[in-house]
Amino acid sequence: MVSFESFVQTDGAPIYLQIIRHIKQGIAAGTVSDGEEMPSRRVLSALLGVNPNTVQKAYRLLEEEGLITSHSGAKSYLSLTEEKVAAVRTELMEGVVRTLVGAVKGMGVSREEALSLLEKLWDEEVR
Amino acid sequence: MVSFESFVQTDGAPIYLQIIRHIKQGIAAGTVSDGEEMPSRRVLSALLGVNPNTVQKAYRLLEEEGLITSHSGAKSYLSLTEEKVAAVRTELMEGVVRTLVGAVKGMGVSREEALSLLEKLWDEEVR
DNA sequence: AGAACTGTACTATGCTTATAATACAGTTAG
DNA sequence: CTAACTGTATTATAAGCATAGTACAGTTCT
Repeated sequence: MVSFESFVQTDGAPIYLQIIRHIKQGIAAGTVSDGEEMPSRRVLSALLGVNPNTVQKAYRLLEEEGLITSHSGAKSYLSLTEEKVAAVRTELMEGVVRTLVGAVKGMGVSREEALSLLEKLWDEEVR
Repeated sequence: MVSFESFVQTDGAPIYLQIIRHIKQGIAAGTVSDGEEMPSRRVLSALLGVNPNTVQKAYRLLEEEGLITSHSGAKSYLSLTEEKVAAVRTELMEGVVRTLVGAVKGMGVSREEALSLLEKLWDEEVR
């Protein structure tokens, strides 16, 4: 069963996008695998404290991307291949790089400053 | 005059927050300084192709933060001190690094991998 | 003084996000 | 079989974001 234990909703992004990203991160990390069972819409909405429609929106988009399969009445499962996993990993990595590079280009940040701050915040930012 | 030449609106964030971040990045980078003149609401909205009300919202929040001063009828100016600049710099850096750390942790990247990834991306993309 | 700018305020409309409350049909476990 | 789950769909409400248009008073410059 795909876990949402480490899910944190501190982001400014829409909830349904955070849910999608969380699942994609699990895919990229290899902590979830093909054929694994997804939490039902109702169960996950209760777990996260959000509306079932919000979870449904995330699941619908994930199905449109071909990452999960859903059939009316039955449970939903992850549908992964090596190609899909690689694509997800690339997508997430590119997002990280774009964010980082865009930010440091905007402000004058030294390489050492970035590295030391990364070390400092690494242990504070878990959950 | 504060420049918006390098402003790009590719972010998923609200426009008024992107405007605020752009100005804060200029402050952190030292490319803008205390007393410098801000573009008028109407001029900047035309330049960015957004609504004047959107720029006004960004400017109002910046004034509430004490980073600019506005008086009815007159132009707006940056109001900076060393303390404010340092605070802006810290705020931006923490946001960036928290995003980076959160992302790579979700993807199952270790602390050492994250540090080496940052070093690698830095050398490839910034230099 | 007058024209052209400035900040500021207000109303109205539309879209996206998120919630709430249902409803119905298919699947599955006891 | 039946009850409890599942996915899916619908309608309604509310907030935030962005737009459009208008208005008014203060300032700046010639």
